[in-house]
Amino acid sequence: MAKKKAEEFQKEKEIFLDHIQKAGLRRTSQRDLILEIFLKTEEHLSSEDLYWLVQKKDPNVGHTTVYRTLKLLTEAGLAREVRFGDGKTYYEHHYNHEHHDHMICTECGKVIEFFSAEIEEWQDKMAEKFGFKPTHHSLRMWGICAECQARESELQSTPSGAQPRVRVKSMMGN
Amino acid sequence: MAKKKAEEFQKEKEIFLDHIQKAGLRRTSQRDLILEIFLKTEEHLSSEDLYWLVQKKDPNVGHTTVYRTLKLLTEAGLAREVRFGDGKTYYEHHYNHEHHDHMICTECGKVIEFFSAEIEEWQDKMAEKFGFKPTHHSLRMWGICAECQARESELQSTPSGAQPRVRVKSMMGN
DNA sequence: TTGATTGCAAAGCATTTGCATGCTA
DNA sequence: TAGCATGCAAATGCTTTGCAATCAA
Repeated sequence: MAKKKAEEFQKEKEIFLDHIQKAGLRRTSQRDLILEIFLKTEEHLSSEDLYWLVQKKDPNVGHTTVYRTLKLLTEAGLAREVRFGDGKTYYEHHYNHEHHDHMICTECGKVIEFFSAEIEEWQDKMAEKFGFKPTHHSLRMWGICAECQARESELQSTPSGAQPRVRVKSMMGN
Repeated sequence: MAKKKAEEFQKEKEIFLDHIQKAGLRRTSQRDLILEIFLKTEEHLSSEDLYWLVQKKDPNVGHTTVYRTLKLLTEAGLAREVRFGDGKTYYEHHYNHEHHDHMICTECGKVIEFFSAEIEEWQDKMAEKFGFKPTHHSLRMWGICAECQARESELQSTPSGAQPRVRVKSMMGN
């Protein structure tokens, strides 16, 4: 299991180096570090999230470099941009990760990943109907997750606990 | 037909006035004008689009008021926010307009509205599976529309024509 | 050596807010 | 008259850019 992971990391690192080389770019310690931390972290990361994680290891890395490297990772096919509606761009793993969509709890900010083959099929059918050739898509549902529904149905005894991870400003999110 | 339209406009204006009254707000000439122009325009409008249309009728209306009024229209249920991925917020008619989703051409910027009962059903099923209670959702597909595919298959004789309405910076759009 | 990379500061952009003035109810 | 609305200017928040210094190939 841990071995499997190590192998995967290795593969993703190779992909990154490949991309860098093919694009005539250069390998740097900053890029290595940012990739390393990105790979290790399974959650959805904003540029700033990642920036702070990187800071812990090397306080000399700047915000700008994290932004630029995340774009690079996206180009290389290792990361994917997602927006949940709080104005920030988040990044999730893309390589070897099946496509999926998101449910976002507007109460606690939790993000649920899901996949439905049927929805994908019907999307393709709709596209075909319009002669539209889709390259990618984004499906997001906002609402209340099971836990928050449960919490709300209790008489609100406990003072509201954790902070929302994603503070949803505009419900229709970006 | 024109009559039907006039009646609909009337109804939407009433809804707006109702909302204003119930919220203890005030009717102003600016709000009237902005609503009027919003109703007349069928396309997706950004705050700035609407601002310029309003300017033509009354150069004294400020940007801020347009922003604030669009929020008001949204609250009243007359407008709905949409994002296509160019960083701006667009507004479309909501009252008496069936829910629909969007295909966005990354070539010419055209936006195709579509609706699929099957997709809606499967979404609900997925939500139920996770005990998630959805309030709303957003499904967008990016790709190349039929016209642009056709244009591209011709040898590119004509110099590229119209400007994209939506310039898609990041494909994954907001 | 050469040109890509970095990080700071400054700029961009869409949107929001503070506040004095104006106007509706 | 009370207090909501307006519009300007300034602030905000995320992201990008200019640029001199640094560093990989």
